[in-house]
Amino acid sequence: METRRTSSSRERMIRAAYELFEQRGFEKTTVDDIAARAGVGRTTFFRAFATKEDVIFPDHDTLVASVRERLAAATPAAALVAVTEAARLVLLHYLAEGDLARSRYRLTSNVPALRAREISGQRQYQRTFHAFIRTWMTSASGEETDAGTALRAELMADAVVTAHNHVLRQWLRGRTTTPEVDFDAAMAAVVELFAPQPAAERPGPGETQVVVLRTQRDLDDVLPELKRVLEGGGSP
Amino acid sequence: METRRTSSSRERMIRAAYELFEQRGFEKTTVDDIAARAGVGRTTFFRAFATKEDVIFPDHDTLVASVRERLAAATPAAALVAVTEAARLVLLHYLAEGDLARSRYRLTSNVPALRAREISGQRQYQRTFHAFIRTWMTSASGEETDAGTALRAELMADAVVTAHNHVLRQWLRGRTTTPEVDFDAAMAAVVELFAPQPAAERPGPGETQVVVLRTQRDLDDVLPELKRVLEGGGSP
DNA sequence: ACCACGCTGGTACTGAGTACCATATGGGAG
DNA sequence: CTCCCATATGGTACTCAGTACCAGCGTGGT
Repeated sequence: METRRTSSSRERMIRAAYELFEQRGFEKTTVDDIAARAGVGRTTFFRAFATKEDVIFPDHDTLVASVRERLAAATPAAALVAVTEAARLVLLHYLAEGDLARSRYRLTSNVPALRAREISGQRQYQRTFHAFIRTWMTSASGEETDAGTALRAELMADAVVTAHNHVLRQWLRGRTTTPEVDFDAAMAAVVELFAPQPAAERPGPGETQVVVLRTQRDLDDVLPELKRVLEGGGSP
Repeated sequence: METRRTSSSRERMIRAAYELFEQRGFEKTTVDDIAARAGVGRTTFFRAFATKEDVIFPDHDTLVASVRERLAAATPAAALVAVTEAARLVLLHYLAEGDLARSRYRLTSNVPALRAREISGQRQYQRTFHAFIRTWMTSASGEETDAGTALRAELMADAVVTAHNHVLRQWLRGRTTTPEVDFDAAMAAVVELFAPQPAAERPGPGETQVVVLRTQRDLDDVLPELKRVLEGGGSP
């Protein structure tokens, strides 16, 4: 099969690149070296990978696309779980890679050019999440594009990507053996940060807001203070 | 003066680069072109700027250093204002640049290589803020390195940088004429997000939490509901 | 047998970035 | 005034990433 041959030579180039980068280092390895070790021509390499750096992130475009698809398939009501599941998609991919992911982490940690490339790639995830969260937030909280909402969407997209990276890095460093559990916790923290109703938000005229209290003090002790606060707020 | 001559030729190279990039585009402009227009040799260009991209971000290292210094000079009690002021330092720098900043924005928006470079640069700000916020948070909330705290520090550093970029971008696009006011609002939103006591945190035994309420309803109407909620919470 | 098409490898070119050397300028020591 | 040293500069030659182009080769269809 042609596709199998193509895929095979592509796989060989990836393996050759990782091996050579680990042995000689990224800068000391030329594309000719990689192509020669993979048994292909230099032209073939650049047909499969646009740049020398790209061979380190072979599944990047596929992963970003799968995230986009997962988000696109979500209903507005299930937006939060869609975000979590889309991020989990990425995490599971890296977990499945195993040693390859660890090798990549070693390279990106030591080679500035590769680190820069990785950061650019992460930005693509951020943009994807941002686009989804923005439309979700603006459609959920009125038609007008609130300035605060726009910023919140951006912040939340950042938080999702950073939380994912945080857990992944912990696993790559061998700091945890339960990355999925950590991931759930991290995403829960993110969702809590950006929960639909933050406490300090002031309600508009005509709206009512009920804030849940839990206190150790006797209710009768709290009431006068509450009353004072509420009257100070300007509402009868 | 030598330093003036050096500074002058550096300025000439920067101006020449911006002009040529705007005219012919980034890829169609060679380093030789820039050097020739600036009246210097190619060697001199690479002595002043490590890469062709770097000429677009001439003050980057200086800015990052000034942020680091501002943060280093902060007392733990004034950590939040230090973060805000450090970020404002960057904003004010770009505001002072004026048209140059707009020209850079145009370039980074259209040239992928320059955009990637900019993103890497922003990551340096994020790392700087992160290092500061991490030590601040861990020293403020106990000695042990809490996993949740580590993530929170990272998220907050992201938020600071993103909030700054958000406001700056609004100004670069001509969407606002009061960037400093917007900046204060954005930073306030960030600080509120990561304020020491987020609303949804459950108080430990013996602690008391008072939540500010503003409501349009009559207080007597609200009280029964509050009482019900409080008793449902398990506290007498 | 012939042709059309897709994949491949080779060659030649541009241009970024590096290494090295030669020169000028400028200031200080004698 | 002259010698000397340091620093900035310009030029040359080289490596290598990335691009463009062309030629071969197998496969499949007619």
